[in-house]
Amino acid sequence: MAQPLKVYNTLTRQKELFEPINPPYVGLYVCGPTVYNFVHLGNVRTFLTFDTLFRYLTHIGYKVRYVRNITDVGHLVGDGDDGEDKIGRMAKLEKIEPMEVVQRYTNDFRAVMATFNILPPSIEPTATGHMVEQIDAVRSLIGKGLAYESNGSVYFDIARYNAQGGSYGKLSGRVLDDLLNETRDLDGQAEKRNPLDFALWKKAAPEHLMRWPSPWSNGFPGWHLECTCMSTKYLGKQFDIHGGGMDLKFPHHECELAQGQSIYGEEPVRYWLHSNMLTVNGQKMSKSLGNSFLPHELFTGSHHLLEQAYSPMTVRFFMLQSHYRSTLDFSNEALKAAQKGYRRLANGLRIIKSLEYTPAEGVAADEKKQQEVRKAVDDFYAALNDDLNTAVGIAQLFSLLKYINMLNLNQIQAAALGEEVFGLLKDSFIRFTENILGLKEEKTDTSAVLDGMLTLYREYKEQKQYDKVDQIRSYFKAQSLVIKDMKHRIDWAYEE
RNA sequence: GGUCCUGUGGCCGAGUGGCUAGGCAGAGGUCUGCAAAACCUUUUACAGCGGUUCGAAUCCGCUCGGGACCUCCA
Repeated sequence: MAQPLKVYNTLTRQKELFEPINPPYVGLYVCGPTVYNFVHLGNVRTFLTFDTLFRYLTHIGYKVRYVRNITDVGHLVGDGDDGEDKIGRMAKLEKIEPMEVVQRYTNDFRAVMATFNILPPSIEPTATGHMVEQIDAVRSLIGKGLAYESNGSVYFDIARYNAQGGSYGKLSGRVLDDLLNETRDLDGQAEKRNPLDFALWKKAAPEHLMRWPSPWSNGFPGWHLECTCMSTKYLGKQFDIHGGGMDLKFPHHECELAQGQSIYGEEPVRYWLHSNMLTVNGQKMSKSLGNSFLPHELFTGSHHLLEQAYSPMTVRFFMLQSHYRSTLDFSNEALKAAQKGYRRLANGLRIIKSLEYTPAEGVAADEKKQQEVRKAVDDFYAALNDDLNTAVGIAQLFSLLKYINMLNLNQIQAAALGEEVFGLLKDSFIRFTENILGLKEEKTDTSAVLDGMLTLYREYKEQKQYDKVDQIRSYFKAQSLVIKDMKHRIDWAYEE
């Protein structure tokens, strides 16, 4: 591809040139949500990061298959491998079917993603939809001697894995001995040979709602297994990019890597990408800390820490203004600044879409301005190529914006840029903003404007200025709306 | 305790050896019925101390502060 994209690979801890296994195809897997509750803004940041990657890869010509799963079973509450299933617990609390819990929060998740203009993935597989694959994977691991059954549950044998050349801990940078020494005493360790061993299959307790038959017990799969099975099923036993939040690096991704390596005998993922956390007053936003913001609290401004409402695109812009590997602190002041910045860009978008190139006699091309436009465009690509540095990319948009505004106010002539550079400016600004960064115009509710028009209509009518009255009627008519003069009130209606 | 990240101007936030990041806010100007917008100019930086270097916000060391992970987490 034309653009030399570099990404920071957690596995090697350095930026590497991105080279797909089978260009132009790219396989991208991202760990999706566990649908037992509403997604909060911290979750949104991660999906936004990989949405940007998906958009950029597509933009620079790759054919991307983007797989993002829905975890609908197996993710346990609390520490250790013996907690309750998160979804099962919620189902009991609300006295509904687990699958109702799953459906409700999946719907919410998809709606929230759409609100933020986060594109749907190519495939959105669920864990419960891949039970056969997961059971097969467990069988395969037992067959290779890398997993063992204990009291109806099956665990991954880390000691054996390492003895056979694996290096558990290499992704998250952990030393096995340290991990062993620091392991906390958790319940349910008795079944394991080694406290670090993690569950591949769990035998269901009698009160457990979600259960499937397997050769070992009626039970359910371990949390890490689904991602291994679904990523490899749709992307191959080795695929290009695996993404997720930093907090999934250990143990989740470490376990995924070990499983994939064990089952298929090769490094499952070429590039591991991790996005950093969203913080509130310097602390990670998380449900357990009680400092999380739900999207609707933001849109309505109803959260107690917010002074006003903020729109989805404001938040998207806000998040893109930082680099995905840095923590980002969420605050009123920062959001207000983002709101203004986003609106300036949105205005620029409106303007440039309406501008056409017009040649002008006697206006010479201004080489310096042409150079500046070309440089901003080049620098935008350079920024995105440098590990998706959207913050620097946005800075380039503002330098293009300056030219758009000057053109709009006739402070410079389009001819000064020349047709080619004008076209570059227009195409680039629109493509960068809308297609790559996913920032779109937010239409405002115009009903108050209609009410204002009706007020003018009434005044003109009282003044018997019927030409104005007819004019206003024609504006409404053009939108298939009619004005209805009633005895005590004037209102508009849809034309029937 | 272990591993790792981090400290940039009023706020947010890029930048990792020499080159104006950017946005918001502040100041002045151009324009303007008023206002807004836009454009131009501009003020406030690299936690502290020491070292390496011709040169350090950037590399190294120490000190202080903040944070993440160490089987809940995006």
